[in-house]
Amino acid sequence: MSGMMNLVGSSDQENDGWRKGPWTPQEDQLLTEYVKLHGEGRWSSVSKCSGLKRKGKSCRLRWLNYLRPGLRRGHMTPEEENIIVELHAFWGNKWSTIARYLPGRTDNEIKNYWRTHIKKEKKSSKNQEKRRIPLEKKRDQEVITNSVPQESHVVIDEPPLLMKQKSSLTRLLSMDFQYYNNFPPVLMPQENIAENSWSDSTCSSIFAMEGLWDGLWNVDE
DNA sequence: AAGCCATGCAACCGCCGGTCA
DNA sequence: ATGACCGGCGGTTGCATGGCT
Repeated sequence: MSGMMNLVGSSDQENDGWRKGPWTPQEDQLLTEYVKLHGEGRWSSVSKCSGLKRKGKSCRLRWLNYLRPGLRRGHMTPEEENIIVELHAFWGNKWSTIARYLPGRTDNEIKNYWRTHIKKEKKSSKNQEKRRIPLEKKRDQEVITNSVPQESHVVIDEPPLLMKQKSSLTRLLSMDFQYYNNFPPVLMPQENIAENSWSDSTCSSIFAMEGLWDGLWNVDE
């Protein structure tokens, strides 16, 4: 903690010749020009080529979280919040993975949002949740029963946690979440789940969401 | 008006995995 | 095979700001 104190503060703060703390508009401009010329990556050479006295990591973070084109700034929409809640229920704190489903949002932003907004809400509505859970469980059970045919390759001795995860994603794909108009085709939630633990129908459900995502981003902020 | 407190967010750190010489 | 380097990721910190007393 005390270590952090001497890092941030004055924007002129330096450490071994490296600048730390808030970025100035001039630094932003230098970084932007560097990326325009050299593209993303090779962050370690930014300081050499651009004259920035920032470490590569710092440059990368600044670019990805703030300067990169196409970033969506401002409040999360209720739709985005719901997506975050559902994906977090599935992946946990895999912020970068979750961010891939929210174009224009960064993992840092989502992480911050989760900690400040959603976690707080969950805490405050804990009592309400307790009463809601039995209903959710029942609905989840119904969705699983309906969407995963008996003859598919479902792992039989599935651990309870996995069942919970599958339930969450299945619900995400269900019509409860009509704003999932276009499920990004890039990523499949295979990281936590054995390849053959998903039924063919579930996988095709996911890919069936392709081509509809645009609708979400037209939602007014 | 001033002080305190809670909240939001930008930015840093350490760890880890991938790549390459 | 291995060590150095780099980038990605999640966790954490502290500043800025706004609301409350």
